[in-house]
Amino acid sequence: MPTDSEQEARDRLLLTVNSIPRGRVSSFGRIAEAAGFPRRARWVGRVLSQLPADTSIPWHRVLGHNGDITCPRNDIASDRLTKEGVAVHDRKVDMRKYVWPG
DNA sequence: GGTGTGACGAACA
DNA sequence: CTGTTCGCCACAC
Repeated sequence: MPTDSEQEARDRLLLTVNSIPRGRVSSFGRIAEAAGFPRRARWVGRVLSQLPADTSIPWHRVLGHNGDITCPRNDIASDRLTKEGVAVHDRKVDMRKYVWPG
Protein backbone atom coordinates (compact mmCIF):
# COMPACT_ATOMS: atom_id res chain seq x y z
CA MET A 1 0.00 0.00 0.00
CA PRO A 2 1.20 3.51 -0.81
CA THR A 3 2.04 5.78 2.09
CA ASP A 4 -0.01 8.91 2.69
CA SER A 5 3.01 11.07 1.94
CA GLU A 6 3.62 9.17 -1.28
CA GLN A 7 0.00 9.63 -2.27
CA GLU A 8 0.27 13.31 -1.45
CA ALA A 9 3.44 13.57 -3.53
CA ARG A 10 1.74 12.00 -6.54
CA ASP A 11 -1.25 14.31 -6.09
CA ARG A 12 1.00 17.34 -6.10
CA LEU A 13 2.80 16.05 -9.16
CA LEU A 14 -0.39 15.37 -11.11
CA LEU A 15 -1.72 18.75 -10.07
CA THR A 16 1.34 20.34 -11.60
CA VAL A 17 0.92 18.34 -14.81
CA ASN A 18 -2.71 19.47 -14.92
CA SER A 19 -1.57 23.07 -14.80
CA ILE A 20 0.24 22.82 -18.12
CA PRO A 21 -1.84 24.99 -20.47
CA ARG A 22 -3.25 23.58 -23.68
CA GLY A 23 -0.85 23.98 -26.56
CA ARG A 24 2.19 24.11 -24.30
CA VAL A 25 4.57 21.39 -23.14
CA SER A 26 7.06 20.82 -20.33
CA SER A 27 9.79 18.38 -19.40
CA PHE A 28 10.06 15.74 -16.72
CA GLY A 29 12.75 17.60 -14.83
CA ARG A 30 10.91 20.90 -15.05
CA ILE A 31 7.65 19.40 -13.85
CA ALA A 32 9.47 17.65 -11.02
CA GLU A 33 11.00 20.90 -9.86
CA ALA A 34 7.76 22.86 -10.30
CA ALA A 35 5.99 20.27 -8.13
CA GLY A 36 8.67 20.63 -5.45
CA PHE A 37 10.77 17.55 -6.21
CA PRO A 38 14.05 18.62 -7.77
CA ARG A 39 16.03 15.91 -9.60
CA ARG A 40 13.12 13.48 -9.60
CA ALA A 41 12.62 13.38 -13.37
CA ARG A 42 12.73 9.58 -13.50
CA TRP A 43 10.13 9.35 -10.79
CA VAL A 44 7.86 11.65 -12.80
CA GLY A 45 8.18 9.39 -15.80
CA ARG A 46 7.37 6.36 -13.68
CA VAL A 47 4.27 7.93 -12.15
CA LEU A 48 2.96 9.00 -15.56
CA SER A 49 3.60 5.53 -16.93
CA GLN A 50 1.23 4.11 -14.32
CA LEU A 51 -1.66 6.41 -15.13
CA PRO A 52 -4.81 4.65 -16.41
CA ALA A 53 -5.42 4.89 -20.15
CA ASP A 54 -8.60 6.93 -19.62
CA THR A 55 -7.05 9.51 -17.29
CA SER A 56 -7.75 13.21 -17.76
CA ILE A 57 -4.14 14.07 -16.88
CA PRO A 58 -2.45 15.64 -19.91
CA TRP A 59 0.58 13.36 -19.71
CA HIS A 60 1.30 13.88 -23.40
CA ARG A 61 2.43 17.45 -22.62
CA VAL A 62 5.38 16.13 -20.64
CA LEU A 63 8.43 15.45 -22.82
CA GLY A 64 12.14 14.93 -22.45
CA HIS A 65 14.18 18.10 -21.84
CA ASN A 66 15.28 18.09 -25.49
CA GLY A 67 11.70 17.83 -26.77
CA ASP A 68 11.68 14.10 -27.46
CA ILE A 69 8.42 12.20 -27.07
CA THR A 70 9.78 9.33 -25.04
CA CYS A 71 6.61 7.58 -23.93
CA PRO A 72 5.67 4.16 -25.36
CA ARG A 73 2.43 5.63 -26.73
CA ASN A 74 4.26 8.29 -28.69
CA ASP A 75 1.70 7.91 -31.48
CA ILE A 76 -1.11 9.02 -29.16
CA ALA A 77 0.99 11.79 -27.66
CA SER A 78 1.97 13.06 -31.07
CA ASP A 79 -1.64 13.02 -32.22
CA ARG A 80 -2.94 14.87 -29.17
CA LEU A 81 -0.19 17.48 -29.30
CA THR A 82 -0.86 18.09 -32.96
CA LYS A 83 -4.55 18.62 -32.23
CA GLU A 84 -3.57 21.14 -29.55
CA GLY A 85 -1.60 23.13 -32.05
CA VAL A 86 1.86 21.90 -31.10
CA ALA A 87 4.06 21.21 -34.12
CA VAL A 88 5.49 17.70 -33.88
CA HIS A 89 8.26 16.69 -36.23
CA ASP A 90 9.85 13.23 -36.19
CA ARG A 91 8.64 12.46 -32.67
CA LYS A 92 10.16 15.71 -31.44
CA VAL A 93 8.88 19.14 -30.41
CA ASP A 94 10.57 22.53 -30.52
CA MET A 95 10.89 22.88 -26.76
CA ARG A 96 11.96 26.52 -26.87
CA LYS A 97 8.71 27.60 -28.49
CA TYR A 98 6.18 25.64 -26.43
CA VAL A 99 7.90 25.07 -23.08
CA TRP A 100 5.99 25.79 -19.88
CA PRO A 101 6.59 27.64 -17.66
CA GLY A 102 7.85 30.07 -20.26
C1' DG B 1 20.75 -7.01 -0.34
C1' DG B 2 23.44 -6.54 -4.72
C1' DT B 3 22.37 -5.67 -9.55
C1' DG B 4 20.13 -4.15 -13.72
C1' DT B 5 16.81 -1.13 -15.71
C1' DG B 6 14.01 2.91 -17.08
C1' DA B 7 8.38 7.87 -20.39
C1' DC B 8 15.33 11.56 -17.08
C1' DG B 9 19.05 15.11 -17.11
C1' DA B 10 23.39 17.44 -17.12
C1' DA B 11 28.27 17.62 -18.13
C1' DC B 12 31.71 16.41 -21.10
C1' DA B 13 34.63 14.50 -25.07
C1' DC C 1 26.17 16.88 -33.96
C1' DT C 2 26.62 11.88 -31.42
C1' DG C 3 28.15 8.97 -27.67
C1' DT C 4 29.82 8.40 -22.85
C1' DT C 5 29.60 8.92 -18.01
C1' DC C 6 27.57 9.95 -14.04
C1' DG C 7 23.82 11.20 -10.60
C1' DC C 8 19.32 10.19 -9.54
C1' DC C 9 15.46 6.84 -7.45
C1' DA C 10 11.79 3.16 -7.50
C1' DC C 11 11.26 -1.41 -8.69
C1' DA C 12 11.87 -6.34 -10.37
C1' DC C 13 14.76 -10.17 -9.97
